[in-house]
Amino acid sequence: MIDTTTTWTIAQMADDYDVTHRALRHYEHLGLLAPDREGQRRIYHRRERTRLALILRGRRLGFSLEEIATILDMYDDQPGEVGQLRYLLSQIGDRRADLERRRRDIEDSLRELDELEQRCAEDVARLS
Amino acid sequence: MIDTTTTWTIAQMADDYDVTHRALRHYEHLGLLAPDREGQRRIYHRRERTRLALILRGRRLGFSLEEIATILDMYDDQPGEVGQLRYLLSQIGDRRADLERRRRDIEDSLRELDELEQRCAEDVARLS
DNA sequence: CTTGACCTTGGCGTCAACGTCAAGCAGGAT
DNA sequence: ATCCTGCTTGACGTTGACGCCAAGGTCAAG
Repeated sequence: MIDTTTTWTIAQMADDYDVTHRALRHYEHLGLLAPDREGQRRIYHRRERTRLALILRGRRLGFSLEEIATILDMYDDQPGEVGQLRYLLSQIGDRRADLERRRRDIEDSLRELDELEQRCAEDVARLS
Repeated sequence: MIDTTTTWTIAQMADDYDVTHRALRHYEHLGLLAPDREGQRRIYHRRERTRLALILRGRRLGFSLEEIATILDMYDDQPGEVGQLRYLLSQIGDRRADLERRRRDIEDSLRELDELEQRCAEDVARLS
């Protein structure tokens, strides 16, 4: 069952995901996160955590926060209209192409790394 | 056979790789490229082209130019000393771990994209 | 009531990765 | 001779993604 009751403070979020609270506020400022308020204090629900996880993965993959914003929008509330759905499908296609290109880049890099390692290991063997 | 004679101007490089000459000079300033000179003019050889390709791939993958510099160093002139070789091997390990993490991130993203697309396609089918 | 921990909103600072002039050289075409 | 094209070296500007205070609110513990 999905937990919809637990909430977190900014400090817990920062701690759990290893980001600064400054970063969290920055993401909020850009509209990537929208925590509730309890008086003045931010309170983060489940939704914000999954969004933050997406943000951080996007960052690791080298997306800009602006790109990440459009990605988050894609996952947000599904549109009920066919035109919007078609648009979303095309966006998905774009994203997929992008990711697949990156994957190719990574696999090429890994292959080259393998070669280098092998040459390197041979040299070590020869010299010792 | 490998071409070692052809050379290129900064404009040709910029054109071939779709970067500005400003970027090329920037990479040179950071030591990522080191074209020869013919009088004042920069002339780029084969080596610079492969390096530039590596730089751009690194950028697509979200590496900083500083990280890219260390990657390029790895591929540069193999060290002849065992200590250096061991160090290089450890660096290779680090890089590989990094790349593999990115690959996992990408594959996760692609899977989620697939799910979203499927839900989306079902909605379109239902509505039309 | 004060202290301390934790939070808030500004707002300036910084670093990377270039962009964007400005001013000038060098060599071929008119 | 001058013009144009393509290059050169500065050097200041910009954008993104925060870092880093300052100044103050809130609330439980002592």
